[in-house]
Amino acid sequence: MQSKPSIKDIAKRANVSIGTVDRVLHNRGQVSEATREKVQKVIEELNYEPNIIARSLASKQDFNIGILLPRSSSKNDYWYYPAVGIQKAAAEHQYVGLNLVEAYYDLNLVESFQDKISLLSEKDLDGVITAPIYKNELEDYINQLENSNIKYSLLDSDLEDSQRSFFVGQDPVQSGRVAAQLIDFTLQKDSPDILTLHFNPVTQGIPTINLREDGFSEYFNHADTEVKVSSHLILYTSKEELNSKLDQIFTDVQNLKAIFVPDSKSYLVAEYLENKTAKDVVLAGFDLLEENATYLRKGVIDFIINQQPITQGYQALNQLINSLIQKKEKIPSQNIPIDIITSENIKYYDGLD
Amino acid sequence: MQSKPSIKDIAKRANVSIGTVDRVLHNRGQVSEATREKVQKVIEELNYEPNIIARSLASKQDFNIGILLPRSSSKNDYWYYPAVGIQKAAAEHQYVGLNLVEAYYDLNLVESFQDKISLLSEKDLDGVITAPIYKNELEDYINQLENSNIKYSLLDSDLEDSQRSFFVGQDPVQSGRVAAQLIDFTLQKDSPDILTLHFNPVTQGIPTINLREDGFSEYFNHADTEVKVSSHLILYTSKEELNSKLDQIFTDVQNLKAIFVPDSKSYLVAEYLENKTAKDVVLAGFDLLEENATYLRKGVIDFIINQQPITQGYQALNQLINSLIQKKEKIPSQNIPIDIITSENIKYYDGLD
DNA sequence: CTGAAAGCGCTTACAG
DNA sequence: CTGAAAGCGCTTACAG
Repeated sequence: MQSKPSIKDIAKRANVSIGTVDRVLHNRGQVSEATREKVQKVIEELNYEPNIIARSLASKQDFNIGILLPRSSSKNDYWYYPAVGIQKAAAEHQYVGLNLVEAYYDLNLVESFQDKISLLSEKDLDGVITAPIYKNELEDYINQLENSNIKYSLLDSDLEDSQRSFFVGQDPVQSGRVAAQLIDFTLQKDSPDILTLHFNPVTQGIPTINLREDGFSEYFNHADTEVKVSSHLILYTSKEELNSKLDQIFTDVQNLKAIFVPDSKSYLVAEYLENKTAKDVVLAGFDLLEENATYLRKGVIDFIINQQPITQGYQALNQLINSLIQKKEKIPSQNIPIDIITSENIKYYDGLD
Repeated sequence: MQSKPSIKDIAKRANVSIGTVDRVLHNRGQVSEATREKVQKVIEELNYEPNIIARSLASKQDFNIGILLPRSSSKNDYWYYPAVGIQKAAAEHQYVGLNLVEAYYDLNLVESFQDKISLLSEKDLDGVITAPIYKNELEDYINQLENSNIKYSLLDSDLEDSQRSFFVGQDPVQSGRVAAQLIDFTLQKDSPDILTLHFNPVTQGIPTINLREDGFSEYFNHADTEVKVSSHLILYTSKEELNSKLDQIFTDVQNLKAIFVPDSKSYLVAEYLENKTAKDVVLAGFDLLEENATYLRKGVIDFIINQQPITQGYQALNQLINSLIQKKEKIPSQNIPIDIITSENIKYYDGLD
């Protein structure tokens, strides 16, 4: 077995010192065009690839990475999970000298978000991980990052026109279609009613949830089945209010067969259904939060679509570090598969993601 | 930020040389009990953890790892995929000095399997990756490995009583249950007939497939629905024979609603169904082979359960290397999630695994 | 513009 | 039983 060529090998072959080889490798100038070409030729001849192990050992580089995400300490909250993935990735990179500047904000307070941005602005960061929730407020900060040449990765949802080095998330329209298809599998040809119920306050304006609903409707517009889909946003301040609003909606529909919850709160509907006698309605939702998992196991929720939030956090940090170490501009964005979870296969997903 | 303690720090603090520290770290003797204890104490005080980056750079260790798996060069064959994962893991570990001794055998010839075992026996291996297909023939080799203290990892299915350092695979009984549940979602209460069709010659005696069928039956034994499940093994030597056998079986059932294929050959049934007029039967199978994917997209196959074969190969090699580098005896086995794939979510699975 | 040296945190002979 | 030195493949000042 021919061992891989090292920087020494190519220095010898090109009749230069390893310092010079290093200069052309990282094209940091200070090299005459003639020797640059000579060295470059040898690099290609020998098909040299740097030993990243040695690289990271030698270059005691320190990375400061800001984490700008919603705070959560509850496993019944979506944003708990990306942070877990980030911690996991951080643990694996302890030897590159990683320093996380954690700026977790209150999802319900735009002021909290802005505070955290100010906080991060003062730090000398090499990169930032965030999610476009407060889009307008984020935009300014992103411009700032781009002007300072600070790399950033996005998770959950993308900003297409931005200069982010990496995006990881799920296709929301398609995930809505998947939910529709699963429900469609269970339907008979009797003009069923379907409800779409969501609970996330509009003020947050998370587009993901609307896009899921678009996908859901789109599917049934082209399906064989003749279904009636009606959509409701339910805002409430007490359990009583929630229940009475649900009561109202349920009495309005004739032939209710299925409920689609495009946000992560399907456990609210499950809780309501469990207390009713008629549970023979199909319920599909998103995210394997603790309570959703519980109702899925019980069979009250039939389908949960998971978006691997831990993996999203993990990949976001991992790829950001890669792009920092290897000085790559952009890394192709990663689509998270649309995992379908039922009471029978939850066992090998839960805890994993 | 306090930087992590190095071997030098603990040497200094314990008043010994770094050589001695290294000796107690890897307890390779040659150290008086007194100094061993002294060093050990400092290690614990400083909460020392070795820098694995530096470790792998310094210890130019070379690993020879045998790969004993069925040969395949077709994407329409299950065993094509684990090999892809193994190559992927190998590529990532190019700097630890990895040398794969690839012994891919003919799945249909036990002699070929035995030949490859002889071939591997002659090599000086550090580890082996294999799958228990020819169990009896494998047993002898495994004993041999255990006697020579050569580590091995298993994928696909496990040998519970063995000394394997790692296993990665899917729970076959549960995956059969998942297939049953998916079909159950589509059924109405009219005493439907369900067929289980499999195509893998019994002589290979792969237990996985039988266990999937067990799970499938088990589910319906306890389900509300009153279903009749009948199981058929179909062996054929020509397309004509296959078709006529299927014709026969199909005329025997009254109220056929669904077909379950517990092996990876559901495309055979799909091909048959596509040429029939009545396609309104639900078809569920395993593995995202190329032809299965095609029929899934067309809607002839409704559900495919994927077992992430690329990931299985990747993990098997990855973890074997970890156990070799870190000299761990055993690594907890890993259950592959039971991925449910439909025409709507295949897009983000295909190619990925 | 170029080279020689020191060092990253380990491991591995070698000497005593 | 213990220590000092060389080296893994790079990077990073420093000198010229």
